[in-house]
Amino acid sequence: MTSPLDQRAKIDSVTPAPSGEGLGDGPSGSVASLPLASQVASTLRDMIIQDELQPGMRIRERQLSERLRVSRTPLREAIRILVSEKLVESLPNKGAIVANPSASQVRQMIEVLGGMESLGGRIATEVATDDDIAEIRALHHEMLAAYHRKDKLTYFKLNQRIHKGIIAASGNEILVETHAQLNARLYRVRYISNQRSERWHEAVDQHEKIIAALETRDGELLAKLLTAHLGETWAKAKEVE
Amino acid sequence: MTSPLDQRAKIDSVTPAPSGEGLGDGPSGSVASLPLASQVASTLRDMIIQDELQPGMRIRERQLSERLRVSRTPLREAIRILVSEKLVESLPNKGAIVANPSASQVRQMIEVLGGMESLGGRIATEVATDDDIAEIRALHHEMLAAYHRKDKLTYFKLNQRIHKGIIAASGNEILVETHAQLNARLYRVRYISNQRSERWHEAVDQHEKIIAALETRDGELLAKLLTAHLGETWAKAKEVE
DNA sequence: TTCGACGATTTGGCATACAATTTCAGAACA
DNA sequence: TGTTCTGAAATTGTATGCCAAATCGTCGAA
Repeated sequence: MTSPLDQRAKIDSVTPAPSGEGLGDGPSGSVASLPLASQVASTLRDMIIQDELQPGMRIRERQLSERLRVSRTPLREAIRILVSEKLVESLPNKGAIVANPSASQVRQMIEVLGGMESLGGRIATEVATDDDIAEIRALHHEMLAAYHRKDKLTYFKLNQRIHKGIIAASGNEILVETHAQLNARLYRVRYISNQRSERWHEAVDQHEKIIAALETRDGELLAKLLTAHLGETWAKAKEVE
Repeated sequence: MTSPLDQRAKIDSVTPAPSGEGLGDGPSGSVASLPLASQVASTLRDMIIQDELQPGMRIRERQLSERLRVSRTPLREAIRILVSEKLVESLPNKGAIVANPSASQVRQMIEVLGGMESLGGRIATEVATDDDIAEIRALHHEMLAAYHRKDKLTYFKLNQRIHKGIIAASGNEILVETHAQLNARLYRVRYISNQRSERWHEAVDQHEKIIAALETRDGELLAKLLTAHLGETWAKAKEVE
């Protein structure tokens, strides 16, 4: 079945074959001079989120490297990065597959995320500036706007930014990092839940209370609310299963 | 300490070069078939802990790869792994240096670690089996033994195992992972603090109370105690600065 | 018809070759 | 004496080749 034509690889010195896929290189030219491996890692993350690489799917190095017009070396380094981020799983001698967290793992991730947000929130009530809080309140109102317009995508992104904002207001960079990484692992699940679930109002109500607690700087209450709120996230995720 | 004799790589088909430094490959033959990159990563972690690679120090790929008798490819992959674990920092086109967290970052890490332990402890009081708790109690007594013998190293390791045990008793694997990773970033600092600091008794007292709270399954109290305990860790770390 | 052994093919793991970039010593000059 | 330029050496980044292990289809035997 092997056509004698296809001469295996044969990627000449310079023959990008004008069309094709290539790396993003799109809107953000800022990454231009970063190591290729990092760029590839970003591309892969996007591909995972956009379901071009689906959970459980095997990552074929040669195939993918040709598609992205990179050699296998930077692609492999990129894969290592995603493996450490747990977005990809590596099976020794069998290659890598896109991570496919079990329902139980998702629940656990949400539990941990809830703990982190509680912690961040509690600290934030102590150290956040009034401006920090005002900014979060503003984002909340933007989110309400999206809610009333039934603009799910904008709603989702603003939701994310609010939570990130609360964590950031704690001033603890390590917490921000750790939270972000765990959140990335859940991004796809949450995105899908958000698209499908109809339960918007609970989340909106909760947000209202959360921000109020932040404004009155009631740390205990905020921590409790955030934990409960993440419980809601879990309910939405389960519903979609 | 590299013998000038060794003739440039020259790793023929099969010639592991019996002596020299090489990878561990020592006691645990279990890692034998893991990808080389992972093995190298473990070796590097050990080297960092043992100060063979000191914080701020630049990692020279060729030099190190010759010393470890591996080619640059798996070494580079190993470095990527440590970068994602934040044990190593990567500067584009300038290589990698061993991470050297600032005092402020250490404080933040401890704060987050405290949050995780509180969370884990609280959950553990709800879901841990009596056997789990008994095992932790047993470790505590082993630690007391080391304390009275003034065996700092054993004390330290048991201390770590106890905390890990509490987290593990929560049954949340994600929390275990996340905690372990953050703990790894602090390992060296804590190790040194432990070696130098004379404040043993506070920690021992606190442990006693912590385990009591676990046994009575008082989640709130346990969470508070664990947070306070980590505060102690910070005090020790600062003292050493 | 089903099961299992076998071999061709593919895939990942590692080494190495080549290119791009940075670093640093030392010369030329103010 | 101090500063800037220059280029060679060293270092990191990327591509490619080779090998061993895993996969998958085929064929033969029960």
